[in-house]
Amino acid sequence: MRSVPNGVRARARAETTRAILDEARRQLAEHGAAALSLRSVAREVGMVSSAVYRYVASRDELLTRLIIEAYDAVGERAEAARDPAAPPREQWRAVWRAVRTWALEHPSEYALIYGSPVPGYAAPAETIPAAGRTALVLVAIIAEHGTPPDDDGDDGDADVLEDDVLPGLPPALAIPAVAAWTQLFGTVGFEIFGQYQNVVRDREAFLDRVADEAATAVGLPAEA
Amino acid sequence: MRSVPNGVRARARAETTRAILDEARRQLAEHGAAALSLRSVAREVGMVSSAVYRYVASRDELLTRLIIEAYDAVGERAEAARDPAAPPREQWRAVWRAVRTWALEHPSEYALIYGSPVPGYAAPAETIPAAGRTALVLVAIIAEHGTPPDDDGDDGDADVLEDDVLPGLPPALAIPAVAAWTQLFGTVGFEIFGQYQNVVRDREAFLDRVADEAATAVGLPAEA
DNA sequence: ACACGGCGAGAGCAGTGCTCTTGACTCTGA
DNA sequence: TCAGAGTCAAGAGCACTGCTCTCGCCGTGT
Repeated sequence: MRSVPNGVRARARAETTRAILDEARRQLAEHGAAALSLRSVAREVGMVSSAVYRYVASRDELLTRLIIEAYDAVGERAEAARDPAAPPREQWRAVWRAVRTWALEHPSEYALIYGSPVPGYAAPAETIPAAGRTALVLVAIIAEHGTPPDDDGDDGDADVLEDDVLPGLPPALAIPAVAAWTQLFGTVGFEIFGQYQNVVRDREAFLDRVADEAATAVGLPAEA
Repeated sequence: MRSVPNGVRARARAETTRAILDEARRQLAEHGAAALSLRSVAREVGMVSSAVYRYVASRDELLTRLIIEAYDAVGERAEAARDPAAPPREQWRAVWRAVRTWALEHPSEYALIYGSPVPGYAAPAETIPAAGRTALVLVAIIAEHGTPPDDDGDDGDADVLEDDVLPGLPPALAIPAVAAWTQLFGTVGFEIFGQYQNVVRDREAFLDRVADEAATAVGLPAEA
């Protein structure tokens, strides 16, 4: 039996990798994505730059890992914020607020995932599932409590979205759902990126209003 | 009389400046903002890197100029797309589509102004007016044709937005207007930044739906 | 006619991502 | 037990970046 043999190596490797990622995230938070430098990460972790390449293939791969971690972090927050026992609109608002709070706490990471893609860098496919996590929380609320509007649309809606997204959602709510998801990140993004300077004063209140408007659009019942 | 004297220098200067900006925009479009390099701009324009510093103070200032030009470009498109004689919702939709079209044609420039701010770079104040240009087109349509909803809100709205933004808009429409403006760029941004991959198939149709929803929210009369 | 000032060129500094080679260290299988 | 395989940190080096400073050229305004 190979008591620890390979294990000790694997463990050391995992720890070093963790240290690199942590330091990278620290620098990302402090100086932004563009200023993230493999060399300075290496310096801070206490090794020479070339050694880092044993753990992460390239700067881009490092970014990819940070992106996935960030998606997961928002998603987790969103999931945690939702109390399935609470009234629908309260769940809804809690999730919107949670996303905003996370974004304010981690603006650089938010920019990394919802801002312009780092140029010359195409987000690889493995980020897609992580990206959907937050959206699924919204969809879950809608699926459970949303009721489609009375006025039937013009039925052209069927081809607008991809098939099989938004499982368990009434078709008439699919487009409003995607619109609401967009609105959430659009609003938070505008705040984070400074577009609301000289425009919106009370951003939290504003987000609540927008969330409420969106809640109506996806057919959540009015507040008690 | 100083026939051409100062004029000839000034002209040469203006031409060189133009050439630098044009080449910079070309490289921005081709490789993205982060890959924009003063040295390579200089190389392409045919001078040495240090010389371009006579025309632009820094890479950041170059970016600032490109940002302002980009804001103006979308704004101009939006203004041109609006036919004040057309039915309100048609005007509205035309503006939304125009913004989307411009964004699809100039994704890098769109990313520059509506994506994450280039890290380590704070957009200076002089970009703010240019940024508002597109918004004003939307506001104009709302101001002329929007009617506030019947259900009076809870009046807390007064403090949410800054004073004096959105001139000539009924207070009850102010928040929906900002929300609509946000929704427009949120939706276009999500498309440009690839967030709709595997989600939205027909993006133009989707934008139309969202625009229509937003039009209702800001009280534009229903289509004839 | 002349001094000033704008201009382009070049060298140079400090930093970057990334590659390749070298030497040491550790774990493993016979 | 011990040689060989595999892994690792380190260093040098390449090509690139933003930016500064100094040097001469030459048009310009007085």
